[in-house]
Amino acid sequence: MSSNSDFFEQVWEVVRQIPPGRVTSYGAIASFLGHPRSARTVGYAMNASHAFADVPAHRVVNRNGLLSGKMHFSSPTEMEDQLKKEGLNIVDNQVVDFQNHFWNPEQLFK
DNA sequence: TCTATGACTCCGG
DNA sequence: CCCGGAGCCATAG
Repeated sequence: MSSNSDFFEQVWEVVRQIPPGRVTSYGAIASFLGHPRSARTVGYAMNASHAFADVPAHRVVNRNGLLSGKMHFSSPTEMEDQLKKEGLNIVDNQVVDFQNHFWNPEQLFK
């Protein structure tokens, strides 16, 4: 089955593996799937993931740890609240100590 | 079928 | 530091 939306499904599968209290970036996911220039499409996949409760889209931020997708949640503070519940600190819409909480998809193979 | 847009990112100037 | 262009790929009109 080679549907043109396989990329979305691949993205969701990766996002589902992100542990609570951890975050990753759109670019890291895209790169992991073999499309290093398709970070924007990952964001699009996140927008379409709202129908799936098992896809923790709030754990995906941009390369700077900025909550660039917060506006797309049910509430502007939804994303930030979810992350805080998982033990992360958010200041000025950005994950504090982002690099230390960063989860690289490549860890799936370790 | 074509154009515009976007929860991105990299590069230049 | 700020701004614009390019590349990627799926979707809307």
